Amino acid sequence: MTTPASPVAELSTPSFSPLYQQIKSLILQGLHTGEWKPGEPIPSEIDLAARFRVSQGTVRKAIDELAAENLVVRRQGKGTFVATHAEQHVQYRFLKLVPDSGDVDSEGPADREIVDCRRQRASADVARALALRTGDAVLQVRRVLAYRGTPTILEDLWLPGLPFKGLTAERLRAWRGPMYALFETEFGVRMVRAEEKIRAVLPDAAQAALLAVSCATPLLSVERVAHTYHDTPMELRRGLYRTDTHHYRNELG
Amino acid sequence: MTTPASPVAELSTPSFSPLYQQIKSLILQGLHTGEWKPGEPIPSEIDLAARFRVSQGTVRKAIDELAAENLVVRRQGKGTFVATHAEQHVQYRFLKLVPDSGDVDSEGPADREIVDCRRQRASADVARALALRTGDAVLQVRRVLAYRGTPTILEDLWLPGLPFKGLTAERLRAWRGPMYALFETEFGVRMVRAEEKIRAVLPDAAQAALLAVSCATPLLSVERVAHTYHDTPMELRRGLYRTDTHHYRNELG
DNA sequence: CAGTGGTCTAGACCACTGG
DNA sequence: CAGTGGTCTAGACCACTGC
Repeated sequence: MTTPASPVAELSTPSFSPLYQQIKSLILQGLHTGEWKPGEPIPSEIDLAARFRVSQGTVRKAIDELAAENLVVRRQGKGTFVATHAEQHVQYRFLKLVPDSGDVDSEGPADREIVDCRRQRASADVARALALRTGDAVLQVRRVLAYRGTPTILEDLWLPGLPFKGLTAERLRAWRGPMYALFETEFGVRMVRAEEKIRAVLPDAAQAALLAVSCATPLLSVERVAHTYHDTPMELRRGLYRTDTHHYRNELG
Repeated sequence: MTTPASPVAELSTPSFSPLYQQIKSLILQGLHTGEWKPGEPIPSEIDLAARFRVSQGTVRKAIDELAAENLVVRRQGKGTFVATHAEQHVQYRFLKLVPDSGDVDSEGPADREIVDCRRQRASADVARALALRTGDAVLQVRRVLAYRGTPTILEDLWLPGLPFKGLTAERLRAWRGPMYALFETEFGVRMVRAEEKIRAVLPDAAQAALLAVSCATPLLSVERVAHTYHDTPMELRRGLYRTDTHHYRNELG
């Protein structure tokens, strides 16, 4: 194939776009549309190469990038699978709070209590974070996570109303496992990437009561915007973390 | 080359080690020993392939991984260069504190004042963090970083005495640019990776005074251990960040 | 055993940089 | 222009999984 005939409609980008990037986009599209669902295998490299009329090496490079971005998981001898927040042996992938004692197990919070769950209209800042318009329907959830009976995390989250139609406090309470796993299996929304802004703050009276600390106890404020495919924001989350027995662990590369 | 004769002494690992990993180790060795210094180019892929008696593709895969770990930087048409904290257009790569106003410029702190710099003996916890023995010589530095005249970061750092022999407050004050760039050019120590533990705390009287805040102002406590090649810890740093005008920005993949 | 991903090679050609 | 990294191919073989 001397002239690599583009198997996809030519991108309007003026500059050069390598074949494997186009293949990557095509696979990404399959992930996004749900052609392959979280936990399921995608076709083998050979099959994809045949489908897209390129060599296996080119498909390989595309999948390599998807794997580096944690969108798929390669398993030698078995296949390549759509990444998932469930059944992933690294559960709670986005939760960076770990106990000070180097418990590497870190099974995630033992106890989760839904304090509140209501539909309402988006305020200006919530709308901005979720790329909605002020007044659009959003779902607000407040919950407390506890480790060994000690309330440690207080979280408020806002979800766009449309994709999460039907989500109620009952369904949240009934769910076992990471919340993002529920979003995947029940609403087809897979969280792929997130950014956090971290500050040190003092809680107000209500927050302090829910975490069983005084208003003078400094807490970590973690504001997260989580995105699905194509960088679409799908969740705003404001967390307050107690850091007297835990800490936020971060790796700098 | 049907039987890929190992160009390096066989690793004693019982399991299989691919060729490109061995090549990667060899290149890593060159980086560590200073055969190629920060900012300098390493030999071209073709040269390395000839030197190690492997194909260019294998060298490529080795360098790909080194580039993914930010140890080298590829520049098309020019070559592959040893990564450096100086002259890297992303300066202050390990500093994640950014102004709340989305100033993407984020030129780093405008003002840096060395408060203290003294040689002393390592306490138990400092020794543990730096893989030294209690009582070994260490260098302690305290400094304050300010943005637009507002003191924002108070940092205490501990460095192992031996590699940093000759480091004084004067040399620190005279240096323009990131501290890690000074470590590279003056002491041959390149920081490659770091891990941070983040908490919310209240400052003591001395800390509050240096940051010009009250003792009731919650601050971000950032404890960092930075490593050189081969995961050797080379710096312990305890930072206190004001987060009333700035926040710690983190990406979750 | 067949099927999967993983490694390695050799060669052709492209895109970018600098003299 | 020569030299660099970047892309793409085709084919051989290896390591791992599960039937």
